[in-house]
Amino acid sequence: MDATTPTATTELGHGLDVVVKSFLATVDAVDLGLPGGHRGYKILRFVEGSTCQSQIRIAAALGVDRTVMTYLIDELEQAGLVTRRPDPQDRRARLIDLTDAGRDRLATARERMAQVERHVLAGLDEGEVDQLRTLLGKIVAHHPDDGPGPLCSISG
Amino acid sequence: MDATTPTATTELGHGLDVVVKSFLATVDAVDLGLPGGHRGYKILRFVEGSTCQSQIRIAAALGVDRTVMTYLIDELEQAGLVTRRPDPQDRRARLIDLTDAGRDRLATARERMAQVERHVLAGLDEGEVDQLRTLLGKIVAHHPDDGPGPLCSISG
DNA sequence: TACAGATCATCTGTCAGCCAGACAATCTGG
DNA sequence: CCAGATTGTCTGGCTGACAGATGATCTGTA
Repeated sequence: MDATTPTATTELGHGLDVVVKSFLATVDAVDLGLPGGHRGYKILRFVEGSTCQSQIRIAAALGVDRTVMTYLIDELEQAGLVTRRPDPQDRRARLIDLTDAGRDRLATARERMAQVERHVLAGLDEGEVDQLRTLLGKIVAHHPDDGPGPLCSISG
Repeated sequence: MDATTPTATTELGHGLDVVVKSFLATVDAVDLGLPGGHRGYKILRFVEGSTCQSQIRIAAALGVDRTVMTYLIDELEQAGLVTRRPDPQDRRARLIDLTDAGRDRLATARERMAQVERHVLAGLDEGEVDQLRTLLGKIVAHHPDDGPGPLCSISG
């Protein structure tokens, strides 16, 4: 690494491109065992973190179209990983919740995702991986779209 | 940032997702003024770095299909930013070179891309940006696909 | 109550983008 | 000279995403 011109070494776009390509390729080489691929994983992960979300809030948080969300949830529901139930407070909306099977599959998928991370970041030592994670965390925290989902007491 | 569970703070996938979404959205909000959007930029950037490349080598380096490369180069050529000429050593192949106009447009596009970077990384201070760049550089260097293009003496 | 407008999930239609396959021209090895 | 491989190009089919319409429901107003 040339210390004289540190800024010229790697353009952000190029770095992201390489990392993301490697990441996605590794993900569907590993096969998470979830419908919808990495988007199914993201949905399960989001629903686990903040329960009782309507489809449109998940869609907004994940940046996917609401019409796409419909059939993504369809697949997850058909696989028995999530449930749809009408929101008692707003019967237009459907509350999405993880089933026990969904929690299990998410756990194994998360393990495989950790393997993917190790593969993609094989060029970094452990301290550098933590560095990267911290930096990404700061960027994420600085972005507004990262709405922390409001929890709901599972009363119904 | 919870120091007790540093690994749980940010999954690589989620961090990449947020950063890439922000990056792409900002890129086409800024409009680089290049045909093909960010892929056009990548092509120009690659051709600048290693001249006299055939389309298939560019396609392989950038990870796009060769049939897609055809019309991407079409647009760049039609805009007068690159030239196609038959390789004297292998007349099947077309050597892609930057025109002077292409060099100019690449320069301005690179400036705008730097603006995009500053916007995406607004949550980081300067030292952290350098950190991130270094880490990405290491990951890129660790990946084989990053073939440094062989230069050719522009004799013809 | 009645009504208008907005919202959530869904369905349909349309449209762009991508890849497999075919093809002509060319190179390489026998 | 011929067979097979390679480069760039073209075509057809397929997938995926978004726009718009629709039904059910909520909110606000009178």
